[in-house]
Amino acid sequence: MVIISDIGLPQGLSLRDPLQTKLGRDIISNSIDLIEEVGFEQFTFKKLAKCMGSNETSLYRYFENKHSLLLYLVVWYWNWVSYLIDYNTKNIEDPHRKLDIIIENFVDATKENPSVHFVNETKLHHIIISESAKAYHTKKVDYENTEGFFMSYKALIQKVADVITEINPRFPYPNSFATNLFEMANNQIFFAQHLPRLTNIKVQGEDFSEVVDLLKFYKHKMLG
Amino acid sequence: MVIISDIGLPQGLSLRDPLQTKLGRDIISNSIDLIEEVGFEQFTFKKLAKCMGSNETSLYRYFENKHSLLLYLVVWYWNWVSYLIDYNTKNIEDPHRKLDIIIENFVDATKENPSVHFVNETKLHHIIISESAKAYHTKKVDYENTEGFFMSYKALIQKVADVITEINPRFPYPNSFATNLFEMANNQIFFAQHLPRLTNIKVQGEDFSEVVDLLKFYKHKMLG
DNA sequence: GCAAAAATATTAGTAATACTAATATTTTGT
DNA sequence: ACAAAATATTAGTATTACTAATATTTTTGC
Repeated sequence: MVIISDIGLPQGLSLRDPLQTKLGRDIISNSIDLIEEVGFEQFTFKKLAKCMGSNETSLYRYFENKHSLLLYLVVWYWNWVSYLIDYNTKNIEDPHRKLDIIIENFVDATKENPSVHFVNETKLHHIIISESAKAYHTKKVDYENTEGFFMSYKALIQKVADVITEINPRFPYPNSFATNLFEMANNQIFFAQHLPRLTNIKVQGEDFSEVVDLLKFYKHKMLG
Repeated sequence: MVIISDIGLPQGLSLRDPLQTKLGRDIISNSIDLIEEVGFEQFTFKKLAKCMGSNETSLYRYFENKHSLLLYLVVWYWNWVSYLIDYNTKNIEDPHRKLDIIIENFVDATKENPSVHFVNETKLHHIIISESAKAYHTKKVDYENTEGFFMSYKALIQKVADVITEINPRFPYPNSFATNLFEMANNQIFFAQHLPRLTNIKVQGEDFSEVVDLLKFYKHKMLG
């Protein structure tokens, strides 16, 4: 069971901690609903305020702009996947088994987390698939990196890279392969849903099992 | 040597063919400069008009909005990589050698093309690396797919998938692997430049040779 | 229970963005 | 040289992305 403070979002991403107040938690919760519904481009603080019965100005006291809010959600997701991996690989010694569990959590990090009731993880997963690339493909990325906003992603990737190195200490690209597995999980789902000629996998509803098979095939070929 | 009509951009992406007029070609040329300089979020038609000595309204007669223009550039790139692959694999029989050439063109599609003088391929490549995901991660993707705007990407991927199948007719994921190689090429360069802890490769200036090595390592592991 | 402080809401604004319409001027093709 | 096409100009609108000032409500410490 996660408690909110375990999530460990970096200072500075928000102007004040949204987890500490009702309004803050409402912003997180409703922004996930609204971004998923209208897409990040059409998402505005005015619309968000309206649909949660609040005021645009109030939201600006929590986040500088919608980009910061998106990055906050993406960082939340990275932390959450990290937590799931820690939880689900606890007491497991075999690094092969560990990487299998990691792959399953990369693809299917959608089991509801009962202690963070205001985050709909399934919708957040949809946002990650469709919008997360926008969180770092900006001119601000270098500055935001110096502010530590990508530490969660780096920590997640390093954790996976360490397991890869455990499996094969001579594998030359553990971090690249870890990043690639994570990004591929999201990309292949997006392509299967929208541009299916770009993949050989099929997804139906929330059944992403073919993506798990694909990633495990990669694991087998790359690491034996 | 390419002639412009070979590029074959889909109808409907632009309101009128920018290749047929000086203004149209100026839009392509200057938008590449400006998007690369300020990033897609900060890019506007007003700024573009100003920096090319034209008028905002005139630009709207060529493209509905900046998203269409970005997609046009991305489609251009897909076509151009396809062309390079055809050109460079002509008369080569060995599918292994073909895939090596494909990988080199995925990574390093930056050799200047003398017949399309108004397109700076190096800058276009930077845009692809930083902005191309935004061209399809939108709520419009399904509609734009029905309009045929992604045919170039599908054709490129199918071409590569066919080579993969030639190498190993039993390989179960030729399209996914082709897509993954292409996306990985761009992603790993971006990460090496901005979030280097996510990769094991290094890029210096326009030398992306370590990315070529990485992709060839994948090829070797996945296809033998 | 009350005052101070913190949080939230309201109102009112600005500059920039993302367009569209109407008309005038310039360029081009024959 | 003339008609047609392309481009430019001017002038607008609605929305976005904010900020400032002030008012109201809620929380908390004593």
